[in-house]
Amino acid sequence: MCKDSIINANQFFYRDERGVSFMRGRNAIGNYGGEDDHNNENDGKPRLRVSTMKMKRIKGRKKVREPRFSFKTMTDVDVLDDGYKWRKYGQKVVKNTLHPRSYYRCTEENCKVKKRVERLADDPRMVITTYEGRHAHSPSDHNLEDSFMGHLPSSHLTNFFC
DNA sequence: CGGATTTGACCGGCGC
DNA sequence: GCGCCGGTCAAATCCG
Repeated sequence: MCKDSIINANQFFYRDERGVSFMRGRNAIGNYGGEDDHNNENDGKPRLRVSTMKMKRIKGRKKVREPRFSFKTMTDVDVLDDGYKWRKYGQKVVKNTLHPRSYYRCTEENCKVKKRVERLADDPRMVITTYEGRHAHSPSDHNLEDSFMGHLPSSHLTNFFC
């Protein structure tokens, strides 16, 4: 039951800010891989990550999905500048899509917002950008919000909740 | 030279 | 229980 509804960008983000109930239970997973790989005597293959990968994730707080907001835009560029600095941390090709999906994360440490940019196989010029979480800081020093909010026509934003 | 990107491996969840 | 699939990490590489 995924219905498409073309709404205004301002209404979209306003709704985002209102209906948000993001969890902050997951702390920084900086120490994801322990460095105590005692058996790194793999000759020639330093790529082995043999650490136990002990993630301190609370089992009880699982499945508390933070709100995801996806909208597709017609743009030629892969990543549109929305005022935040994103660092790409992954790229994967999923089955149904021809093009690889890119995974971005906000560079701010306080901000743990993830972004996922997927390009449609049917229309290569159509890009689905999915935001996950909410920013906990100011966008950037200069007003890029004007270049994002004001620049995009409201009728070109298609929001769909699944 | 430092930080962002690349890219293969790895992990967890889910389906069979 | 095994394998597929999506998501993430991190060493290596690239680029300013």
